[in-house]
Amino acid sequence: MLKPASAGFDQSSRSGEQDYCYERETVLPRAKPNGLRTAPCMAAYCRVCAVRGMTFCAGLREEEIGELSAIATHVGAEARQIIFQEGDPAGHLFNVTGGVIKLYKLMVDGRLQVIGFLMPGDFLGLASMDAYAYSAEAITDVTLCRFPRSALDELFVRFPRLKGRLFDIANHEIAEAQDQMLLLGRKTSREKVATFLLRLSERGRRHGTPASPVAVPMSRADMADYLGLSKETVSRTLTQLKRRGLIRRTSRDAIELLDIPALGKLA
Amino acid sequence: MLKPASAGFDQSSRSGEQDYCYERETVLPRAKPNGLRTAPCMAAYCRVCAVRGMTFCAGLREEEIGELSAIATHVGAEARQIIFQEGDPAGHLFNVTGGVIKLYKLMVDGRLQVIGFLMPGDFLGLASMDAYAYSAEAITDVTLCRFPRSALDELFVRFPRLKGRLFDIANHEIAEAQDQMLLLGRKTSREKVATFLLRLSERGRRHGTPASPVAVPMSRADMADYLGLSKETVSRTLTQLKRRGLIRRTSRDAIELLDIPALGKLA
DNA sequence: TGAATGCCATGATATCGATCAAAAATTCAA
DNA sequence: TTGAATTTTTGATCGATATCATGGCATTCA
Repeated sequence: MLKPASAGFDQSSRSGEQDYCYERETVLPRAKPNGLRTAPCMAAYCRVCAVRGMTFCAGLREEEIGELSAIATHVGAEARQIIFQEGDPAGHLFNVTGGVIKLYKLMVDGRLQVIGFLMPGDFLGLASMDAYAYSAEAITDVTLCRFPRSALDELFVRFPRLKGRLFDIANHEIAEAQDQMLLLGRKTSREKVATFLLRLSERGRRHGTPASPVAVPMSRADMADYLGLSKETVSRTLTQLKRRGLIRRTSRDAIELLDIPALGKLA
Repeated sequence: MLKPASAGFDQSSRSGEQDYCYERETVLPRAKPNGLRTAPCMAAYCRVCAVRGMTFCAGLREEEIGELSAIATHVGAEARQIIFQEGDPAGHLFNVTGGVIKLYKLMVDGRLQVIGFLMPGDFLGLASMDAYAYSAEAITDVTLCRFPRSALDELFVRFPRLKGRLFDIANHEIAEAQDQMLLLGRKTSREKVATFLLRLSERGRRHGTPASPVAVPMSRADMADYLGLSKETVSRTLTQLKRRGLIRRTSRDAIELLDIPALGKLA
């Protein structure tokens, strides 16, 4: 997809060749300009929130939920819209209530690494101090619960349990990141793809959806940028798994896992 | 070498048996059996602790330091000794006070990914819930400040600031992990090695050592397992940088960075 | 409805880094 | 000090995955 900008090193064999410094592919009319649709949040919303049970609001007392909802704003973003970019001042933290988001880091020459995919119930904004440490883009239409960082910090003083919840989430995120390092550093393309499908399945399972027809809302390119592969390799690996009878495509963005134990052995 | 007499460690739990590690290559008489030399910690120790200023004890009040030291134990480990293994019950958290540690994850077939290198001032044990999420092995002789998790949890209740410090550390660790994902997923071998050297330099700089002759206490194999490369590629890449006049080996485990801006451009 | 666009699958080829092998340098042990 | 063990470097070759290229299909939009 992209070539690293070769700094004209040793390889005197390739003389005369120019250094590459492409932006991704050509010029993609990609993500839309920022500017999120917002709406005030009423405490009542939180009580009926679909992801209430599986996010950092889970297990909070009525009083805490009330305070939280008082500082929250509902925001929405369309597919492909950028929610924030790496380096933007990190004024807000978010809770994903609907849709799928990808987090990524971009190199100057356009190479891109997807850091993670966020789904309903996931928390958005950790790891960022003054500025966001990565960019966030909506993959599908998305809804979020947005908290001003300063207001949240004040709440933490009065409700240390809130901060405790976030600490647990941070720890979990570190553990996931470490798993991803193992995947990126040492797994083969087949292992990477199998691991990825199983993770999606497992995440779905935790959220009450069946393990098998797993929703895959992201593109092959996004998967590739998450797994450290090219989109062609992702595509080929999927057809390989298909031919082996391990998976089957059931719809536009759903894959059935026909042999989870075998996939587990691969991963 | 550690000097048990002067450090006052008790040796009781060290057995003489060798411990083999069958996965990688052939049979390596690798890391030594667990069982750390321990000594009680006195509050006075903390006050003269060399890494006091750059770890999670930094900026704590006298009272907090006192409470912390009351639950802490000093422990020591020799080079190659395993401090804990992935899956062990995570009863303790640590602060590295001397030496270098590698954290890693192992696959069943022996492939290994180094998750990080810890140096004096670094915190050890995050990301682990009931069980440690990774293994920790001493690269050099090491000294640590050990806290029982349960006792620390109690302290958190009384001193929320302590937990706050740890939360900040966790956030920083997430950010570092994300940088590492970018490195593993999208960087070339040259970029990986250059990035690694600069990180070591940067870390040294933060701790008051000069930027240029940078200590590299880990083996080529460890570097390779950290960067997602083979040890041969690491070696070759280093000689390539050497030939370019960007680095120079000054001693057993020190490398001089002759052209930091050029390395930065590579990374 | 048809053209345009983007996404996905697949074939052909190139290449970077892995692997296999062995020499050189360094460390360790006696 | 000497020889063994280990680590590092270097060389030769191989292979997994990237890259380049094409066509089909699905979706979007005049």
